[in-house]
Amino acid sequence: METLNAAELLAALGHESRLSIFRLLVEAGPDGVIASVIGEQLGLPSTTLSFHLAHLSRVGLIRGQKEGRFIRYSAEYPTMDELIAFLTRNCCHGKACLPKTATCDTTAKRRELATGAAATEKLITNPAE
Amino acid sequence: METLNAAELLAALGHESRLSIFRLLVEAGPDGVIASVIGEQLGLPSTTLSFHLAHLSRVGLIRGQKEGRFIRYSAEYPTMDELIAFLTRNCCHGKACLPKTATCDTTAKRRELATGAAATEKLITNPAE
DNA sequence: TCCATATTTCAATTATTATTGAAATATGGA
DNA sequence: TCCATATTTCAATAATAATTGAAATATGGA
Repeated sequence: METLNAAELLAALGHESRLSIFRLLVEAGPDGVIASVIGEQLGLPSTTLSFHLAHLSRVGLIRGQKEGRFIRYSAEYPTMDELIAFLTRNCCHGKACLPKTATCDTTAKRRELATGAAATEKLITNPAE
Repeated sequence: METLNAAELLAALGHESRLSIFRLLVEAGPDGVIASVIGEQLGLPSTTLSFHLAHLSRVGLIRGQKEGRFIRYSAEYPTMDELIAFLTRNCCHGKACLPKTATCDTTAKRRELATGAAATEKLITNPAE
């Protein structure tokens, strides 16, 4: 991920309503939440909600899936993972760093949720400098 | 960290110049970088640079330490850690989650850098939910 | 003291983003 | 078909943030 794209994602999350929406969806998990339910939970008028959902969708942090009259939104976890990886990448000259995929990638965890497999994690010390 | 504060941090990072400054400091490590050097590296006029440095300082993502005529800025890693922890907290209902301190806290790594101790990491499966 | 440089503050302008009511669209159910 | 509801689009306004030149401040060195 390059700086411009990351800034776009961070700006999208840098608004209280949108961050609340995103966090709600992150906690909700892959099944997502119907738009109107998000609005009820957060107390946002439909117009404002739609505006922010569109913004988050446009930058790729969430996605909406139509279900009849409803739209079910869910967090785009890979985007979040990449963003966090970007923020911490090559931290402190990359000395002795936990690799970004070990420190911040939540993909493995979600795979485990799906398969029921036990969680495992390796620590890889970066020998480079 | 609460949503409002996190949104403030994310908004601060959600600007290309500020994100570039922050990333430069994250990569530079705890020693930090003199303000004018940041400006040269990123090609920012001093006024604009000062504006963005003040913004990042105000929200607590960086700090400046005076050194004679110069100011040496460095990343506030604990703030970054808390922000990342906030983003991923209780992800997917907290089921089988890697704890946030294991997934995203870079404090341990920096402690290792300082002490020279070998990096170790434990995986703690969340039994709740 | 005087000068050069680092950084900030000020002020004015410009640009961008958020909010919201009203209207439009889409869909399922009666 | 007609209605109720979910969601979006439109349009106007309001609010906030970014940019930058010029001036001010601070500091070390000559």
